[in-house]
Amino acid sequence: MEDNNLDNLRHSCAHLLAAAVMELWPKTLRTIGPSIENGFYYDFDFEEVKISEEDFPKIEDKMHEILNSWEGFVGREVLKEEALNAYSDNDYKKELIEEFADDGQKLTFYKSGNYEDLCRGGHVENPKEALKNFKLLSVAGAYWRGSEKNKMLTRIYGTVFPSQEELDEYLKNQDEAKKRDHRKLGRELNLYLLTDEVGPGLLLLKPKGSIIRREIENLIITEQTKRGYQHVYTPHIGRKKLWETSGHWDLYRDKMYAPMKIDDEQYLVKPMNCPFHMMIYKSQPRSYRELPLRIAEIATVYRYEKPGELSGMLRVRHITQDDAHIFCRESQVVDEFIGVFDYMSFLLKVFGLNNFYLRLGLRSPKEKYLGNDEVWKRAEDEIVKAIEKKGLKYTKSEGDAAFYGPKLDVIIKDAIGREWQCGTIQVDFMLADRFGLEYINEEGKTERPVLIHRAPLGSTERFMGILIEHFAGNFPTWLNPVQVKILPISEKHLEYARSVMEKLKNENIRVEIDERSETLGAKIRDAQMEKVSYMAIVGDKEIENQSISVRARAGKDLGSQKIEDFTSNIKVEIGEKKLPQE
RNA sequence: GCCGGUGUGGCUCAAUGGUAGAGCGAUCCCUUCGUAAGGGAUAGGUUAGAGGUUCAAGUCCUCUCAUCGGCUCCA
Repeated sequence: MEDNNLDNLRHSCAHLLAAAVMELWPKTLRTIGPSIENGFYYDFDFEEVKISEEDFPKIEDKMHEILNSWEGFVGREVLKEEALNAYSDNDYKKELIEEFADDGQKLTFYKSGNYEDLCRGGHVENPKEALKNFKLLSVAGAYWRGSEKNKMLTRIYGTVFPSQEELDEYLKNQDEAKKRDHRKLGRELNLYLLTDEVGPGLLLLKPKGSIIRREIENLIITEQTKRGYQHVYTPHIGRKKLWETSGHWDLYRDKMYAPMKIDDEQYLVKPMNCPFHMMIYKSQPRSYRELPLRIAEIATVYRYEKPGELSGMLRVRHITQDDAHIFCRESQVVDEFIGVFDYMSFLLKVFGLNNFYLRLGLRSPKEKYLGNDEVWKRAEDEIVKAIEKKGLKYTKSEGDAAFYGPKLDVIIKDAIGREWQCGTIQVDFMLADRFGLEYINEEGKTERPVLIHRAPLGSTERFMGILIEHFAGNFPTWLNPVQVKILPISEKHLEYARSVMEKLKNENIRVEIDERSETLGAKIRDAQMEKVSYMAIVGDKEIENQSISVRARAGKDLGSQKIEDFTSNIKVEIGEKKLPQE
């Protein structure tokens, strides 16, 4: 969170931006201009005028010009009528004024230089000096009040810092961050491929990317098995009726691929796995003694994401979830939820991810949900009980519930600060009823189970994208597609190099050899750029000692080692899933 | 889907409306080297696609597609 001073600085700069825009394009309608995490924005309705980044120099010049006359911000309280009058031609401001007034809030105008605006306050004292170090960053569309039913406004993003040095530092960091963009690294490290020829949002994992995914999947299967999950396989298509029963068809139809007709029946490419797992639950009579029953599957689902929403691996049209459905009794929900949460925390820790927050998704009055208030309240009570028992910090978010129940999501940031929903735990009191799931209780009577839908990593595609950026391509050895690269000094050493490779391969170490007739320096440089974990250099000395000279990715010379010593060390490192130290 | 931007060899980028180039990479040859780039040669393009304007289009216009930054939506 930003401190108040920085917020005030940035919000003040939004005023300055609006002032410049109003002078340059007087017919523009102003809306709102808040400070945000790394800067500020202001949303305008430019009506017929098109604004692009080419206009920034002009706007920035005007801002500097205006700033000279800004000695301070002067606030005054105004009556509703006066406020409405001042914005008689601006429906956006009028809407805000009406709302604030109805809400019983005081209405205030703040003036700096010749520029005055409706504003609740929070500015710097000496704008003329304080606001000097700003920069406009980008222009984007944004719906009025965040609803796609409203008109799209033009949003101008910018940032401002107390000093030029801090601004430069920020811009430099942003540039650095772009170097770890998974789209760039994914291409450079040969991890995956997105090509127009296959189709937008359809990802091909190349051999190296596939190794990473397989390692992640192995981890998931192993850890879930320990935790009492049973793994299943289910098909990629199924009768449309299944998702009509679940309610997905009614609410999510526009996110599904068109049904296909097979033998006069409608089938869907699965947009989620729930119905299949429920069929497995339902396939035999269940006793309370079997619960909780945890059915898991690493399964790919397909969703039609709108074209403008796709982004590298982070937003694709096939999502491979580390999915599971836990069927349990209502009395077991809290413990099961906590079990899932602990497992999810374990995974995040294994990958060294700590830049995330938890979001509790609740109903909002605006949207459609299954069930009634009473059932929802029970579900929400259980999830909150579990969260409080764990003492978790979270943010509440109305409108982010699943249509069948409340959920807790893990939100992780990517290299350039964008937030992505990853892991999710959802409590569902609805679907068991829709599918007619039951079990026999202690008294021989039937009861409905409660479901927990959970995907601790979210999707392996998105998660891999996050990991690439998190590690900047420097994967821990256990995940690294190439763990050791053998670099023979000259062709004379090829035979020995190959024998070393065989020995390492026999120990299940992922190893490559650079047989090109290049200098050692060039081979080291290339191996370094490929971000292999270790380089094993072999020449006359090593042949004589039956050893290898080891160089770590970070550049450190680890000296000459016996092959057996090296393999046992690296196997310990892999076994412990050690995180990179660099 | 919406607002704005961008599409030129595998990658990064050049080319006042007038013969599409460079570096890296790739391939082949030479070199046989001790901790971040040895040398030479060769290949590689219907400038995203389709229309249009023009004597002439990579360059101007229209549409489509993809992609980037956002918005919305979401794992």
